Amino acid sequence: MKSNIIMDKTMKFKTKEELLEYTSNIVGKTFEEIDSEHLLENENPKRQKGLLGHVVETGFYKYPRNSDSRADFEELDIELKVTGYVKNKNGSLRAKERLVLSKIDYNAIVDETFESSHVLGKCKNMLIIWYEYDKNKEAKDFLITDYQLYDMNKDKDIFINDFKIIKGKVLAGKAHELSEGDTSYLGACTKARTSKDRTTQPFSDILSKPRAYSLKNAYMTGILRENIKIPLKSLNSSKYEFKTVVEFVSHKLKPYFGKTQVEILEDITGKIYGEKIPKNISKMISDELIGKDEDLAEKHELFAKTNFIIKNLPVQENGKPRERMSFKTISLSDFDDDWEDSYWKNYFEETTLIVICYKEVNRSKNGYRVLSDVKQITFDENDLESFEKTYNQIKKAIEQKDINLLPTPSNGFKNQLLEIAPKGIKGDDAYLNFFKRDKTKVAFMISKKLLYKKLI
DNA sequence: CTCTGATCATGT
DNA sequence: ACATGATCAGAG
Repeated sequence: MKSNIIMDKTMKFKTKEELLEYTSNIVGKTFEEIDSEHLLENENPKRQKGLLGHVVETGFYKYPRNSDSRADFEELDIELKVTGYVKNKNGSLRAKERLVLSKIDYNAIVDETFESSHVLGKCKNMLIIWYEYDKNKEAKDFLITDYQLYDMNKDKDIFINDFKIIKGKVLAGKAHELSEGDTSYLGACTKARTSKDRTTQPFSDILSKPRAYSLKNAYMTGILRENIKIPLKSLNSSKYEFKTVVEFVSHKLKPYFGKTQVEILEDITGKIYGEKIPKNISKMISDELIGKDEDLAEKHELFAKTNFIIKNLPVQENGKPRERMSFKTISLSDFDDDWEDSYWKNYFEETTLIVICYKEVNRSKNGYRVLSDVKQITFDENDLESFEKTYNQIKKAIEQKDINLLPTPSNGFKNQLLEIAPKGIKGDDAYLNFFKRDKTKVAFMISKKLLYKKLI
């Protein structure tokens, strides 16, 4: 009987339609229901990576476990990917993780193009099976709810650009400086058995972390939402006019370089501002010229599928930042997870900061600084290691209920890059409020030192 | 001067 | 009433 079930791959699906027709039956099932090979029965607490994919392969498609480099549905040139999503508090959906593709071969990439890269070629067409991840459930009870045929050519222009950025760093002997935030959709994420693994690169003797191509978490969230219900607002002919957010932002700001904040705001609004300068004048300008953060997804498809934030920064004449840069407030529950699984790790790893710089003229104050630059900031491994220390220190302070352990600027550790700072209202004792009642009156900030290093 | 906790202006 | 992005302003 069993030999009838395990058929030759080439016999299984002749067309995409057949494959999709068969795949539609997986919706509504849990992994336990399809696990005919009983791969999940002795599940370790720390599940083997890719196990759920194997369950679908063997249990649902009845293929022998595939470890060779051929595509899963070879005759159709389609790769099977099983991946999870989570429901946000507000009910919206978000991809749980980035989707890891094949390993980047630093020595080979320098002779490849996006088109010729066979590792990427294998993944250009994917059948993505989505399940709802729930940290309170065992893996066998996760429910498969959707599937989609995905074609990387859909966003080919962006991928080509991302590929060039990654290749460019390797060509420059900077593979060790790769960061997931360098690119828009196609990330270079770390991939190794241990964080100590290192590999060679062709144009430098510096050993580099092994990395793999990935579809970034934010991008996966974008295509998930696209698939499940909300088609992204269809975009006009300008769809690929810009390939990175920096290009887009610079273009929008172009007419205003060299002007002061007040001049720009008056130009936009037609109002005249006297002595009274709004404290958030830079944000008012970027909201108006580029868009409010929450509206950006509709302005350009790039924004729907990337993690970026628009930031404004006063810069001194010598190029040093005048201020630290703040992020949103933190709450006690942000520190429930270990760093590796935490919101903040993913945030700093994948986010690109778009920094609009206003330069001081004769130490000019807010309102009279001049639009001078648009920069991009991403965080590398060293930064993240330091951020992890800050995170763990806060976690420890919370667990031990000892406010004196908080790594505040005045009580931090040496060379701390990620700081915390109060963000209260009049009369608040912010650190205490955060600690005692989780009143979210404390925010992350990155140090001026790190900012300066990144801006050069 | 820089640093760091405090506070503001806006939008929802 | 509060979260956010950002700047303010006193201490050192």
